[in-house]
Formats: sequence, structure tokens, C-alpha cells
Amino acid sequence: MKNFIKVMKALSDSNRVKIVKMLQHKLMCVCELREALQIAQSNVSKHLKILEEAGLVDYKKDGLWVNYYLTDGRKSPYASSLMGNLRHWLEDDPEITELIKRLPHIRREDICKK
Amino acid sequence: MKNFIKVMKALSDSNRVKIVKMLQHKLMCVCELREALQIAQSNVSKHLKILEEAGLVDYKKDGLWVNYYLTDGRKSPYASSLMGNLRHWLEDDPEITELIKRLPHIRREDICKK
DNA sequence: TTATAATATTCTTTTATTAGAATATAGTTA
DNA sequence: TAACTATATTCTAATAAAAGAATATTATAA
Repeated sequence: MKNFIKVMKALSDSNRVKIVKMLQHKLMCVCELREALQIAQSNVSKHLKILEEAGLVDYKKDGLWVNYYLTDGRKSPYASSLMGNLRHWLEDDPEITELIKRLPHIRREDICKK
Repeated sequence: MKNFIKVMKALSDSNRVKIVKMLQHKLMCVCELREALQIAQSNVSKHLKILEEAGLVDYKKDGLWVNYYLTDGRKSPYASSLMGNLRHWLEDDPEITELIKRLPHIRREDICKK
């Protein structure tokens, strides 16, 4: 039950759903996600942590960058099923399509200084 | 997006998930649900409203009783898919099995006076 | 070693959610 | 009609979530 609730809660926030939908297209670092969502960096980090603890995303460090990517949800049947469905769910949502359209122009080289 | 979030939120609370799992076994009135969950009647009503607005349950009035039952989630693909999955999900959850086991003994004739 | 950059964590405020108690409503029966 | 019962709604308090600002951490480069 606990894990089920955790997965459901993780996907009950629109910013987190947006993160998932973006990561379906490419692996992204925190500053790219911040730029895309236009929210404070600390919030991006916190949302990512919630998604990670639900077993929905994972990350690899690359120098200063931390690159987040989707897991297959192997950690739980709930995560797995929902991640599968979310590949086609919300594809026509206006907010999502707008976000995805902007995605190619959000590049860490332009946003961060390194 | 809005409807998706609504469905996810509706299923992000353990009392509401319990209601869904119980309704898989039989149609139930508010006082039976209250007895099963051991929470205030007003809370049961409020949880039922949230489930209803997410398109997960519906009700039919029968005199003083209001009988709640599961919909097939026809209202949205999210509701439909999750309701389908919830038929087998959490079947082995200790809290749920305990609850379902008690279900046959929770009868409105015994609980309410009428 | 110092400085800098990307991310995580902490602190604080605001907003939502959940809860029970009290009250209102609607249907039933005396 | 008046009294009663099941449910819904309102009110208020407690708890949890989400937000941004500020600070801490970690890795890199000067």
C-alpha cells in the first residue's frame, strides 16, 4: 500500500508529470528542467527526489551536471504500469505539447555557464 | 492534465484506495464504509465525493441509504486503466486483505437502526 | 588553495489536504 | 405534522505539500 501511494502521489503534481513527459524525450540535467518549467531550482531538485523515491527516475552524475532519466519502473508494478501508460497518456495535452516543442531549444550549453 | 491529476490524487489516499477495494466486492452504503474504515462519517462522505468527481465511483439512492459502487472508469482513460489494474493490485496487501475479510460481517442491518 | 558552477538541503511562508465535531438536508415513519 | 435516520455540508484545527530564498555540498578549474 505504502509504495502504491508513493507512486500515485509522485504523479499527482503537474510539475512532476511534466518532468516525466520531458524525460521521455531526452535525459536532462536540473538546470535544463528548471529552465523548461520556470520554477526555482530548489523545487526542481525536490520534485526529482520525490520521483526518484517512487522509483520513476534515476540519475547519473557527470561532473557538475546531474543527469536524470526515466527508469522502466522495475521497482514496482505500479511504477512500471504507470510509466508504460504515460508514454501515450497526455501526448495531446496542450501544456505538454507546448513544453515538448520548446525542448530542443533548451540546451545546457546555453543556459548554464560551466 | 487536469483530469489526470484528479484521478491520481483521488487514488493517493489510503482510505480512498480502501473504499475502492471494498467496492470491488460489493455495493456499500456510507455507514457500512464508515464502520469498515472506522473514521468519521463526514470524512467518508468527503472521500466518496472526491472519488466520484474523479469518475471512479457512482451512487444510487435507496430511501435513506446511498449506495456507492464502482464505475468502469468510462469517464477517462486514466480512471479506466487504473480501475482495471486495481482489480489485481493490492490483493495481497495486509491492510486490504484484513479489511476484505471483515467485509461479510459488516451489514447495514446491524450497524444502522433504520 | 581559492574561486566558481551545478545541485541538494534547509528555512520559512503559503496553500492544500485530512480530520472530527457540529449543523443542514433529505427521505422515512409515527 | 413531528420525530427520526442516513448522508452531505460547513466549520475549525491539525498535518502535509509546494513554493522561493538562502545556505550547504560537491565537483571542477584557475
